[in-house]
Amino acid sequence: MAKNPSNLQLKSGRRELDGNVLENELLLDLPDKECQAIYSQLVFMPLRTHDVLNEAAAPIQYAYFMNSGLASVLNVMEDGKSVEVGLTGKEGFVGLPLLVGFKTSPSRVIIQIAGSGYRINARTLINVLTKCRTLEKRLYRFSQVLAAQASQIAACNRLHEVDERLARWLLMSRDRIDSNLVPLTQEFLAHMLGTRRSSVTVAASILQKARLINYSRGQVNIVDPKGLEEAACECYGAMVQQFSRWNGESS
Amino acid sequence: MAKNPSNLQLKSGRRELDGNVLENELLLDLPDKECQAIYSQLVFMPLRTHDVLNEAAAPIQYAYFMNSGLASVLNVMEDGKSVEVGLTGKEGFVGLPLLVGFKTSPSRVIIQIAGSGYRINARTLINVLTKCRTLEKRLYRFSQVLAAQASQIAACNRLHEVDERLARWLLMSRDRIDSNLVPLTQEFLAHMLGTRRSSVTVAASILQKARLINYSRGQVNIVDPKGLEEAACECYGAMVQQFSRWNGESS
DNA sequence: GCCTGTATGTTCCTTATCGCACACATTTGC
DNA sequence: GCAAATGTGTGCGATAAGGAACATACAGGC
Repeated sequence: MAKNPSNLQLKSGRRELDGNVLENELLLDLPDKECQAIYSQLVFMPLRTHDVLNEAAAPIQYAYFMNSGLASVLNVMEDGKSVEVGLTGKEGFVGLPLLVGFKTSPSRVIIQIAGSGYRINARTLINVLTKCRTLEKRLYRFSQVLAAQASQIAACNRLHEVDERLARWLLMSRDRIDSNLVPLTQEFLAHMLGTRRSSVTVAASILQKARLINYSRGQVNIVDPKGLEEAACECYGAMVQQFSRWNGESS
Repeated sequence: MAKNPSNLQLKSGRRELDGNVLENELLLDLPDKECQAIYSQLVFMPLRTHDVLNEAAAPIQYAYFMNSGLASVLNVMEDGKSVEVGLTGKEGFVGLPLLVGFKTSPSRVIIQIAGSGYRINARTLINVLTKCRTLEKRLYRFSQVLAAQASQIAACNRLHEVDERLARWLLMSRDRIDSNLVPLTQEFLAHMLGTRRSSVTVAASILQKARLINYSRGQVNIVDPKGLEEAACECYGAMVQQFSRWNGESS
């Protein structure tokens, strides 16, 4: 089921896999041997908005290499309130605990913006990774990046205000989907930011009045990215800097 | 300098290293070969309150295996405000980014409660780890634990109130130093919780009036741990559960 | 066209927290 | 014992958000 060789167009040197353009940055430019080991195990999956990739405290069945769209890592409280603690697009991977032998996810991971990804069975991933050291290393590295992101968000959630956090969130999403059109309702932005929908309305209208964004019925359009950066808290810039610093340090 | 064999009492089978009782849980019960490789590179260090182990955005010179006391991972903003995003005692390690080849720390790590640890030069660590696969695996695992902790704290910071977070913090510290006496001023608790000192005063007096803690001049005494758990937000229990779940899944 | 569900805007009231200031208490060094 | 540094208690006005309800606005199906 996870294995479906007949469907696969294996072109390790090219940006194509399973008939689809391969965008995931962890999978690109792997050594040929690793491509052969892992590509045949991947199943292309359209990912629709609000699909749940992992449920908190539940066994991780599949891991996902994101190809497009946006996945959010959420912590959900007993009363149903939730906060986003991480997000990833085509640069990322969902299922990190598997790397170290953990079978369950500490958080819920859902699709916020529809797209696609490559799915792999949890056990298969572990087996394949023993043959894919380059990929494994990239995954470990990505887990550090995501951890740093969670840390920054932790601080941001405590210290900054709704409109600043909204601006930060929009910019981070834009960066990951390469588009100034962010298709999200205020209702779900509220879940991300850990606030009420009506607080999002207020924050969004502040940004709209400042001519930084336009929005209507689940479509946010970033019209002035530069200005939005100034409206965002320093956390956005801090994360961008941190990641570029680490990119420069790749050993 | 990092190597000081004459001082070392190498007793791989026993809980002693460099003349001091070895408490760090990552270093205990390693295979003999790994003990020999790593122990000789470790330098015992007393760690005093407010020592800075890593500075945010700065190169990581040394990594530390905590032996006693408590280290806090802080994110510090431009205006000087800070929030704790993780904490670790003798179960932990400081210097995780080194594992994946990153040279700088994303956060500041300071000693909150004095104790001791084993220090190792950053480059030496990388070399030694190639010979210590068990230890390396434990470190990667610990990094997942710390990341999950950061996530929960991120959500907690957003959704829960000062007194609940204070109770959570006290319990987490107690668990890590194995003592109901937590030597911390309200000033520094405020830095942890990302709030003002006077808010800590209010929160602490709530807990004291409820006969859950006693405190005076930098000494918090937990007199009713059970009661304090009830006063804490669900995050404390969630983290305890999460970690015990993962412990059960060790493969 | 109309109806229905979803998305957004707005109001009123309450509350936790902030920012700031100042008083008081306890320890430490001289 | 006194001074200085440090730690703690408190009060007061300002404010960002929360809770909850209600009002509008738009889209798509029929």
